[in-house]
Amino acid sequence: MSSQRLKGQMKKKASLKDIAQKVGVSTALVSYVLNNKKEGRISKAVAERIREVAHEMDYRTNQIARSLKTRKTQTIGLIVADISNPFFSKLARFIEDEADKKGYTVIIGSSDEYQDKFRKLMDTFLDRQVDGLIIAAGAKMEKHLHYLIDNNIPFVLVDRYFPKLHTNYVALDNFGAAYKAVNYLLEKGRKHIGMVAYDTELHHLNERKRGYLAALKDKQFPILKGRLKEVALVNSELAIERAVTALLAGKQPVDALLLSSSYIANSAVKLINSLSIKVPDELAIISFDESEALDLFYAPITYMKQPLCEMAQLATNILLDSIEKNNKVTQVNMEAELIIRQSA
Amino acid sequence: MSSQRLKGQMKKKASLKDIAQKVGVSTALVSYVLNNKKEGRISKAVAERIREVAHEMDYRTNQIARSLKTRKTQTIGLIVADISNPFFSKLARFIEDEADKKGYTVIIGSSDEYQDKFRKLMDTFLDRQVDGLIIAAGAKMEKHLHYLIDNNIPFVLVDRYFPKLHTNYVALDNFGAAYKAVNYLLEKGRKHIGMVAYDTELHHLNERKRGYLAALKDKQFPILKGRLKEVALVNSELAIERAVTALLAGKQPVDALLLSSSYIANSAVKLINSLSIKVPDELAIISFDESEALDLFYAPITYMKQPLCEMAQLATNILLDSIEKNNKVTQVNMEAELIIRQSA
DNA sequence: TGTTTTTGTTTAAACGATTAAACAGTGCCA
DNA sequence: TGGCACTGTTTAATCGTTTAAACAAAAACA
Repeated sequence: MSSQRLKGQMKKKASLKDIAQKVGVSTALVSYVLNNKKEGRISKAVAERIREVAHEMDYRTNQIARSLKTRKTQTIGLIVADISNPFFSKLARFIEDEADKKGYTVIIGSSDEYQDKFRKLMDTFLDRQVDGLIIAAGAKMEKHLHYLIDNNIPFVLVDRYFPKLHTNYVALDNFGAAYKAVNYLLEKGRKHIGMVAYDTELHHLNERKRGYLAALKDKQFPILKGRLKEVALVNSELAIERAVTALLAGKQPVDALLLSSSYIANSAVKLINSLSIKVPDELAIISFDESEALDLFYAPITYMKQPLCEMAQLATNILLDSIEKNNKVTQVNMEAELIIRQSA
Repeated sequence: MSSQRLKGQMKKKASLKDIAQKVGVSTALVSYVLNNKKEGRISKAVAERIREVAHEMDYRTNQIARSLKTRKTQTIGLIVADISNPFFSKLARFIEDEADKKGYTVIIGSSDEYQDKFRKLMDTFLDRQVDGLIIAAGAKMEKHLHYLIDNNIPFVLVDRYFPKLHTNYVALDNFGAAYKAVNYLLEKGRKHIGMVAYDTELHHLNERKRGYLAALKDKQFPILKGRLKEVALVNSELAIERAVTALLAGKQPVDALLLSSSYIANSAVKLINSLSIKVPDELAIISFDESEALDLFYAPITYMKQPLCEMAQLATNILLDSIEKNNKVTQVNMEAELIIRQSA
């Protein structure tokens, strides 16, 4: 069945010109009225008539045309590793809401942590003249960020950042979060704490390892090489299982586990589910980030919660500030909250 | 620390005009070359020089300007209920990938199932001249869809659709899926099958109830009123718990549960986790849609899997077809797959 | 040699807005 | 009566592309 409606019958969109013609004035006047500019100077009667006709014709301003002239698209680009990852989709949602409040629209892209996908997205967004970018960057992406800096394009990093780069960012105090988690475990009397973390260049993830090590050191616990396992950033399910297995085996198995992401936690918990280890009695678990999956484990997992909403809002507002004025560089490390449940 | 870089030092973007001036030709020629039009007619030397200068100046076409002229933005709008819902974020990701393959960018918005948010998003997207829309509509949104139809704006519904509306859509065969699930449970010897579903006008969700009822009827099982519980579409955690509790209580408790969404399944399973009921021995469970949470239950949940990737690709391609040509209305109900795990 | 074709390029008008500057007309004041 | 200040509106340029149509020069044809 093909569409009944033919091109000829289409209601075509009204433009300023159409309104101007119908009212018998210039397009300039129509523009002034519809944008509430030149407030006092336009005769009430004409303004009224223009608004009336605009409404009759169901006028809507063509943002593309406006953008071309004003050089502002009221659009921001968001680049994350993968929008189907709940961490990023939640972040995206908060950003969307905050941006909307301020009259901005968001376009989203997933880089899959690949440099070239990232660059392609960035270029696509810039070609569309986005007013600014919010970026969860990946390893080795500094050079692309330099491009943004060199071209004075406003952007804010979220979640991940580069300590050597003097840019806006909003991230977690990952060092502090890991430190806090380990401290809590030690206070609870755990003596053999293992960690499964990522083998990566990403600064924010390395901060978690650093926090783990520092907490142990400060409390004068021995730092055993084999207790800190590293797995690849992607497709690491098997490696995670091996890491957990190793930590639980041997002469002195761990009595507590710090897991560097909810992805790691998921894989780890799935494995532990199939073993006969009792959580938290024999093994305490603390994970980073929430995940509804971790609720369904028989001992819901204790975790370090990121203030996602605040981070998103802050990042958005820093970006919009930096779009509207050309101001300072703002760097924020937010505190994580320890959400205590049954696993530790 | 304020930005070192001053406006004056900014590398300003090169336009066709800049290239034209540098090479000493008209902008038209530059445009033709850079777009590979008028292939045979342009002298090799000049074309070469233009490309060279374009590259030197780091030229990138201004899509806004191009869009204004060509009346094509190469952008599609995606409206879902909530992008932070994994179902939609996965869908979004597949759509993003497919759209990207065809040279389109996606802008996403969340309606929260609210009519007015939906309309506002739709208007925002249309003001930005999107070439078409992919929509997971909500209840009572037909009138806004009529606006799209009346204005001949290409769109495709996903997941949800309105049987009375002659529009493109890609959805699940929800009737068939529920039917299949119930049939499976009956074949496995379950005799008392309960369902927790939604109290809603949404056709696709009602189809699930219809499938449940039809399967029972066809196998000549009695249809007991109290066995089909309905809960509100949002914030229904408590209602779900009450429904499950009721189904498991009384003289003849159910020995199987069909759960109309992974959200319902999550709440239900959380409750069941705290009871002493053995799954699947005493109770079989089948859910709609996957959710990593359901993996972590001690008896991973059997579920009806939607072919999300195929749905997303199909929806995208139907939309792009309908943008490029002005062709037929395509309606697709896809088959769900029963993924058997331990819960049933 | 004059005419037609082909080749390579330019001209100029659009797309739909925004906005500084110009311009009439009116009222006010000295 | 002339000058000035308002008031209300228009003119016209511009944003950066695309593209039909025009054009000039060279090549082909007859």
